[in-house]
Amino acid sequence: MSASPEIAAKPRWERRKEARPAELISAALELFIEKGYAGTRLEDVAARAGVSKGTLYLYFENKEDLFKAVVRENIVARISRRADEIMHHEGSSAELLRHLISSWWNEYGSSTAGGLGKLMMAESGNFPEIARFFLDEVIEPWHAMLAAVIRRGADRGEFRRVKAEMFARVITGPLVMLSLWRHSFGVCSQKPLDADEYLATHLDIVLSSLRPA
Amino acid sequence: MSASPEIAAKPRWERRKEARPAELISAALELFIEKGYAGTRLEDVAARAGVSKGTLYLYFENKEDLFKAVVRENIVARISRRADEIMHHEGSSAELLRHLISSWWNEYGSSTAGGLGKLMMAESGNFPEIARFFLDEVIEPWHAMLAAVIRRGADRGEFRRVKAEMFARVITGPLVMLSLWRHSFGVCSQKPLDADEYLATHLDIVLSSLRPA
Amino acid sequence: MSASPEIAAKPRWERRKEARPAELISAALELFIEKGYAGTRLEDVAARAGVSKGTLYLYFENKEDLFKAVVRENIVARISRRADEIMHHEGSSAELLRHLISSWWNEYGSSTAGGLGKLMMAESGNFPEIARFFLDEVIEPWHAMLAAVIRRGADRGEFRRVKAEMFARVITGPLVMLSLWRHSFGVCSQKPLDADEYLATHLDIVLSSLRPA
Amino acid sequence: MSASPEIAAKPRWERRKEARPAELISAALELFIEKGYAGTRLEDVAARAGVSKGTLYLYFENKEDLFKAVVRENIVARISRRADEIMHHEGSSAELLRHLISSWWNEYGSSTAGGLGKLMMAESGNFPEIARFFLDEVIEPWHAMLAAVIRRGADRGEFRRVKAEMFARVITGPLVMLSLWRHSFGVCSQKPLDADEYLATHLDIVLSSLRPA
DNA sequence: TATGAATGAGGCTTCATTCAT
DNA sequence: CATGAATGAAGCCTCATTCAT
Repeated sequence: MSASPEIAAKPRWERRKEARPAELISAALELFIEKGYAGTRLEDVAARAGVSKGTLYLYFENKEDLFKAVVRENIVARISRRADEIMHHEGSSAELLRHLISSWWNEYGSSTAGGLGKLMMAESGNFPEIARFFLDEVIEPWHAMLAAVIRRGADRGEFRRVKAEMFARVITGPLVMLSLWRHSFGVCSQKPLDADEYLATHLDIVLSSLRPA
Repeated sequence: MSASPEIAAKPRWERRKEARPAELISAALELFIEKGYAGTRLEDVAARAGVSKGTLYLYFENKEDLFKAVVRENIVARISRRADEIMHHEGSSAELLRHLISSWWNEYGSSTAGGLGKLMMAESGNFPEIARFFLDEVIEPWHAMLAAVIRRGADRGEFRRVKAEMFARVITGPLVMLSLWRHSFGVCSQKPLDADEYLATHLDIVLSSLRPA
Repeated sequence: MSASPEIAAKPRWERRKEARPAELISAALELFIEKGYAGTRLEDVAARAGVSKGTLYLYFENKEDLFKAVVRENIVARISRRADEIMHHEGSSAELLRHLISSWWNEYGSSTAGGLGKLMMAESGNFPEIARFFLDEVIEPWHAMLAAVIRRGADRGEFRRVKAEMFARVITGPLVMLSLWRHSFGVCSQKPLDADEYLATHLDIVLSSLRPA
Repeated sequence: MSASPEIAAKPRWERRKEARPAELISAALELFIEKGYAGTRLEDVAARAGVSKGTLYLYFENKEDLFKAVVRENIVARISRRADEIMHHEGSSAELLRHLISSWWNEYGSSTAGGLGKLMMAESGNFPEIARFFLDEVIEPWHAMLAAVIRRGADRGEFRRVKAEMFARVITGPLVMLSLWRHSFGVCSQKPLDADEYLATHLDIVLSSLRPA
């Protein structure tokens, strides 16, 4: 009866079915970031994912549903996962801050998903509920986490005392800027922006400004 | 008639074309910022400007032409004007920086035109030449000016010596962020962001990080 | 300033604007009857009305809206108008019945609008609310009116006493049948159905069956 | 028992094809009646028959083929069978008429297949050949048979002499109407129509109008 | 100039049909 | 035989653009 070992494996064809949504979401993310929601043609999304127009509708109800899936899929568990990590950190707060920023860049800012920020910013007016969701689930938690680290530093005498919440918002600016840049002007700029140096400079500014008097 | 020669550089007819449709450009700017280029309907632009759809075509060849006019009209002479002003400043560099930032906010960031940054960011992929134009005419000059001020401070012993170009880029981040915020998440956020406090915190960070050792 | 007489008349172009909806509804009625709701292409409706696809959307929100307009426009005031007429009739009930049936045919059954019955019958499953509306506004009033005439005849000793409501429903059958026939099998039947003879036979059956014992 | 050769006219394979997909045809009939041809989705037909979409294509070439099968399957041998039965009837013509009508209702009108009339009526414009087929195989024979009975009654002095063909057509109206009603307005009407009473009234009208002077 | 009715290309979406498994 | 994922033609609908007035 041919109880061959490959019986356990799903046929290539079936395996596609599970991979499809991810492929489509990935293709959609890129195009939404590049061209905006309205400027993206579903046919192009499908083509980039290597399927036909109709296939898209096997996995998503419509364009808006796809958009929501793109957003949802790219923010889940990116933040919360880090919360614990932070709270159990043993080293200095400066070290913690450095780690936080560098991992933000490595895991989020530099990846394709980093363009999500651009996407949300551009489409917040057209999709207020989703923007709200992004604000609650991504931005606010990030600000809170950053503020907590800053407060921790002050509590331990490593940093001078500042208004942590506002400070967190301000120092998030360069991070967001860097991420946006790569999906906008960075593409048409001739002298490429060195992200590492940019981040190092940023960290230097932040830490030197936090040095206790 | 023919007043002074350089005023007549453009034919009277052209000048008219630019003067009259100010409301159209203003309406278009708002809608482009809010909904993006593709998401904006010309009928809505016309309606907001209080004219009929056809009238729009008396002043602009097509949608793209209107878009270009919106960008052109909102960046001209906003930057260059400041260059002189800066170079002849007498006071301290810290004072100069403070002035620069606050006037940036007053003249650009807080106004409707401030949304232009959001617009360019969102549409840079769809209009690379325009993005390039914006980069050359607005962003680079701004960076250069900021870097010049920072260098001036170091030269005069007021600031510690830093990589001025990169420093300028980084500290531009929070400014851009503030401007973008007001046209994106700021709309759906419940606790409004206090721009003055935000800018004060930003300036504090910048200046304290620039304090000479 | 050329106060020519034709100034009072609207330009041909403007007059179209008012005629359009009626032309479109008329074209749509024909096609809906012929091909059914789903089988009718809006492009064909537009073409038959002599306009382009997009024009249709200047007057109707979408296909369903057009459908509703078709139904609404073709039943209004066709029934109610007759109610008075009936109630003030002076002659014999047989005469009244004859008049009722013949005017039903002349005003409704034989006209294009007569196909509305076919349309409603075919689409009642897809548009229950509209079917309900048609039932309440057209069918029920018609049955009631017919029953009233039959009762009048019995009251005056002209007819034998029958269950008027049910009798009315039954004798409506051939009328509906005749109307439906013209929009269905009548088209592909070789020997055309003589409506006058059909109706005469029908009236003969009805009256002879109502003769008092 | 009629193991006549013409039964095998179709190859076994074809007979199989007709026997197996009875559920498909049944499901299709219901949906075609309810939603019309164009409004019916093959996926829904398959689902109602409890099979997958692809299976449908094992038995029918395409949607139109399925439609034809539905029509063919639901009219075959319903009529012809009755012809003999009628011609050898022994009783009174009134009795024969009563029998004819009641068996029409029991065997055809009240069953799901009764909706076929609605279907044919609605789609006659889209499928003229099939409508023509239905006309020749169902409607005309029925009219002929009914006319024969009426003529028989007149010949035997039981009925008054009428134009039998036309009379037959007219008295078919209420029958058709009753059948159509159950698949259209009957669904959304609140007071249900009592078929037995309706038919009794109809028969009463017919017979009383046929009474010899 | 200004209007707004009209157009039709193009995008979203559905669904009959195919085909690899 | 049966499945259901995939396809793409075709229909609905939008909106940039034109043009008669």
